[in-house]
Amino acid sequence: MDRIALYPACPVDLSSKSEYALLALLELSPHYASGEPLQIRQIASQQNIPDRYLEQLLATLRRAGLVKSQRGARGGYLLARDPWKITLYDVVSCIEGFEPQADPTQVSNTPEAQVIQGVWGEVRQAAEGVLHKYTLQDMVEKRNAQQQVDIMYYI
Amino acid sequence: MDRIALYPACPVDLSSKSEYALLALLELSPHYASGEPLQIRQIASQQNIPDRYLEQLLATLRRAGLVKSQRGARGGYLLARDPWKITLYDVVSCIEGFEPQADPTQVSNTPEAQVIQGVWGEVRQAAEGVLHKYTLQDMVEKRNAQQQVDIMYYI
DNA sequence: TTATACTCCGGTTCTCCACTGGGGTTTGCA
DNA sequence: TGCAAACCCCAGTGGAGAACCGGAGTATAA
Repeated sequence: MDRIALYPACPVDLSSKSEYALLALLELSPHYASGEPLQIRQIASQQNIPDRYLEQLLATLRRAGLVKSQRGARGGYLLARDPWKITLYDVVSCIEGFEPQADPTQVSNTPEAQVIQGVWGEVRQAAEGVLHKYTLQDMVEKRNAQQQVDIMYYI
Repeated sequence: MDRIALYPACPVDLSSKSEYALLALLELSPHYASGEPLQIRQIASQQNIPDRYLEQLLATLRRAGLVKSQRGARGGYLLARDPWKITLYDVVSCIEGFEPQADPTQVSNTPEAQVIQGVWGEVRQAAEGVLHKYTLQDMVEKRNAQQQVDIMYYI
């Protein structure tokens, strides 16, 4: 079964990789306090993510130091630090593989190019600003609030 | 020769299509007043863009109503309206093929998905806000200012 | 009429995304 | 000690899109 897009083709093209990673971390957040690891299978079935694919994403998140893994029987994944100390930027940048910055010497330097660089940089900063603003904890709280709204509509 | 990126892999991934299109329109802007068309070849060689590729982009811009074309000998392209009446959003959205919006019924509606949609939308709006802010005329003026700076450094 | 330009169509190479699969290694527990 | 449950690593695949190239056709100024 193919996935349903959260959001259609976007100027800011946050791929489903980022969505999946975020969903997984949202799933892990409530378990941070207890220290109990969660298994890939559980996360995958809960959020409807292909498990073998999620495995790769979690490996990336682990290498970036956002989650820890517990090998062997009864192992799994858990958040490496408090959910309010992980921003969406942390998640997206490591999954999407943001480069640090442009090396100005490697870049075209006609006046036109420099002007476009400036604006492109502004767009980038605007987008990153939003991602810097939210932590995993914020997202969890938003989700809980949303859940209340959904229940109200259901009644 | 392969192109040199204006900006490295960007969260907001504005492809070289957008860059090329913008460069071309920047080239056309000063000729708007005179009404003299500019040929693909001239634009391409001036801005170092593969001409056959630029041709496709200009065709897209024409279909979007941003430029007009004059066929036959001494033909070429010219801006369809004043450079201060064309925003960067106009350019990027038609080149990048932005969709109008998400169809909410087509979209996952778990609480998690809705929350992520919300944030993704914020990121999108932040990025688009910057693109809405600038017109071609602004870019031309920025370029001229930049040119002055370059000359100062050169001396 | 002819050279010059755009127009339309197709193909090509490359990279990335979104997966899938096949091994291997570590670890808790009976 | 053995074994199954979990992570770990590597490799490949299919499709889509980016970034081109090329050719045949069409309009138009001179």
